[in-house]
Amino acid sequence: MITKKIPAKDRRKELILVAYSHIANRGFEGLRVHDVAAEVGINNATLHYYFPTKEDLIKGVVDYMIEKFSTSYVVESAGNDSPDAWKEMLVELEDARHNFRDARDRLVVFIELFIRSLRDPTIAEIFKKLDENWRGYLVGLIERGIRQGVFQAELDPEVTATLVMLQIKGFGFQMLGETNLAIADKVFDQLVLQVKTWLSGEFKN
Amino acid sequence: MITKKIPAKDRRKELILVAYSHIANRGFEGLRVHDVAAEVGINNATLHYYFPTKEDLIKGVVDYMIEKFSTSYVVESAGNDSPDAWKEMLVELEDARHNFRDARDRLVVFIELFIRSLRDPTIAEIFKKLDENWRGYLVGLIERGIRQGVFQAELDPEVTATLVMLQIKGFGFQMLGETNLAIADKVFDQLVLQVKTWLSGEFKN
Amino acid sequence: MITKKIPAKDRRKELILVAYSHIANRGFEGLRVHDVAAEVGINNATLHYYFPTKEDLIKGVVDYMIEKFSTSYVVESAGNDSPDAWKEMLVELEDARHNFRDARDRLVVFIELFIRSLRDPTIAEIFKKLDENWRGYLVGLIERGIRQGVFQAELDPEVTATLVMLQIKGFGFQMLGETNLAIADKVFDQLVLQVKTWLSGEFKN
Amino acid sequence: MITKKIPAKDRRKELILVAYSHIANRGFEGLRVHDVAAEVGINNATLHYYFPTKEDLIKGVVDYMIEKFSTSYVVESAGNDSPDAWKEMLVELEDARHNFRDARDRLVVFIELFIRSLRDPTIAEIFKKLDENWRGYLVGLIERGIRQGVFQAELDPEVTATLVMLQIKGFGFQMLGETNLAIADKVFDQLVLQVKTWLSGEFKN
DNA sequence: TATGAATGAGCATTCATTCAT
DNA sequence: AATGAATGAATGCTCATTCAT
Repeated sequence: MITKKIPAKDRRKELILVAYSHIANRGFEGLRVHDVAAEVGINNATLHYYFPTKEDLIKGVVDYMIEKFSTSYVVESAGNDSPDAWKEMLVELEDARHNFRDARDRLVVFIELFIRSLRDPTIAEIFKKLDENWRGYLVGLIERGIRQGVFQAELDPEVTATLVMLQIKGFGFQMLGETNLAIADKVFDQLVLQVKTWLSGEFKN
Repeated sequence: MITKKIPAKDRRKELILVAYSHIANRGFEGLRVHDVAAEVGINNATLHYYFPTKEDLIKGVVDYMIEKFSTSYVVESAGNDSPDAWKEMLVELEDARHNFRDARDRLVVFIELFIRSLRDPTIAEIFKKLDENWRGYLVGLIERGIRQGVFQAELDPEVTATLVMLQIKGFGFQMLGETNLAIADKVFDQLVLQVKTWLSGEFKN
Repeated sequence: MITKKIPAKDRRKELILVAYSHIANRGFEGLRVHDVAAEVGINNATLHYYFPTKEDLIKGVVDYMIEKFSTSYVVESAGNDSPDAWKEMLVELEDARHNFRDARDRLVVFIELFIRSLRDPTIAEIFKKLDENWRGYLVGLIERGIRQGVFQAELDPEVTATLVMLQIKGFGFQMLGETNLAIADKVFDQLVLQVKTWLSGEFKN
Repeated sequence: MITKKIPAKDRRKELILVAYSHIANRGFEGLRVHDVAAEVGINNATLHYYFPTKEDLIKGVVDYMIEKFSTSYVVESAGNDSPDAWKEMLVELEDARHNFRDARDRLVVFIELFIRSLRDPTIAEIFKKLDENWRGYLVGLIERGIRQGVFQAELDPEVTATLVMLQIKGFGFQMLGETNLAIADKVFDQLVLQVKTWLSGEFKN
């Protein structure tokens, strides 16, 4: 029973995707190289040809996640020279809403990796960079908004950016455990309103 | 080499505390009954005398955490008939700040357990109850605030309570990965201000 | 929770009886001193007060079985000076029929012990004696029958006795696995007839 | 230290044979996967590669025994259309005699498995079928003998077949514990004579 | 590339036995 | 007599990893 030869790059990607879904559904605790290989349809020894160690496979998953997260906002901000800062912030926020709706797996794997980063310096480094990039982007956005006059001048960009990030993370974390999903949209609408009020300095509009 | 006999209740507690710290430092992935027993200074068979299975030990840790979380706010709200709702909310928020400062372990174990609850119905049930209790308490607090006139009348208590919880969780989650700890206090101060503004309906005071 | 003090002899007997039933129902494979103690209602450490080792408990069971087997035919043959040898043989055979009907457990434990005797010289010795006693009794019975003229003279008492034993054992062994129990009585009736024919030398009566 | 690679089928057979001999010499009580692996010269993890659980290994032994028992008489009866029924029965009986002489192990394992079948429905089912096949074969043989006039017409084939089986089993059981092996042949000769008398209805010839 | 077979180190769990009280 | 607590030595089983083919 010889499996068809497949370009190495595709096989790697395939393995990463399956490992990713296994982490999402069973956690790191439940990640087995044998099971990943089996689901892809190859021998577990063959998996080791692509990823010499389990740790390498996990690193593959981390890279895949980073790429996924990065592309989203980098792309969006790419073509924009100086559009309305609030509109862009709104896109950022709404992105989080959809992120949660469409990709529960992404959230779960993110938390799993995050927890792991507390003990694994390699992953910690990556997460730190990811956070710095995100914060950097938000700081730029907030500063632009202040210059444009759509955000109030008194804001500390660094702190405010962190506050925004915190709320997006908190929303994901809170909603992951929420059984009453009907409340999600109401909460998110409120959250958007709250951020807008805070950033604009105008109460209720 | 027989270890000194110790009252069963103390041994159980001792084992739970060590297991708790192991989960905090190594995650569920790294939890080994043998290591827990060794650190307590007993044979691993003796651990099984107290906790027939590893799962039972974990359940012990869960119960311990629940107790820890529950007591804090239940006690505080106990004697209060109708004090200032904002002051009480402030206590709630500040509690989170200190919680984070003093008990990083508690936060880590909480997230570990939370992730596990996504796959383990028993833990999920407990977490659901914990969240419901917390939300119930906050809803009561917000309603009281509205009656007292310190919170604006338009608030949806349920949604607002969820928003408060979300922010506390988000803060913990964000700060756990934060290397620049100096920012933590600034962020938290802003967060308190933001919540106050939102609840009171008065902008900046 | 202090168990009432009970005369040592009764406790021992109690423990032996429970161990006996456990062997009958779960085999030697499934015999656990802890379970035996629990069923009697004492601590497993207390069991070791009565039987220092598991092997001692098993020896207790063996002695109990021997006593049980011995008493049956010894008692019956006790008062008989020279009754009809065939009638006595019939009693012996019918005893086996009832033995099987009433005491499936006894049969199972007997086989378990027998298998064990193949590896345990102590038990082997006991079983050998048991068989020798039984054969001795049957040899005496057959010789008496020959003298009385109810059995044919050509019989070799030793061989014939062995043949009778073999059939009783075979019956138990065969019927233990028999799901169609209705056949048991028919088979036994035939067996009795066959033995009678053989011993008496008269065909069909 | 890697053991030479061997075709999977051979390894399986090798493992079954060693497990078989361990059951014969130490009983189920003394069967250890580690010891079986060691005797074959492989790591105990490799054994689990072939037999995922200990129970699977035991099932392998059962299948092996069944095959061994089945082939013997099935083959013999295969080519026979209508030979002398008594001669065939004699072959059956003599087979048992040699079975005992040559394969004490087979007898011991058979009894071990039989005892186990009393608690294990899977094995019970197999033993039931084995017995039914054997009885079915004997019933056919006896009916043929009656038609041929070599067996007396009054025989109930079902009951008689059971009686024959019972005697073969009883012989094995009795002789297994017999220390005076000299008696075995005499007993078996008598047993054959007795069966012949019974089947033919003619006394002594 | 791909696989079947093999391994070592580890893991939770079991169980007869011991011992201070 | 009786017990709770403790232990050592297994025991079946898992899993990432290796290697000859």
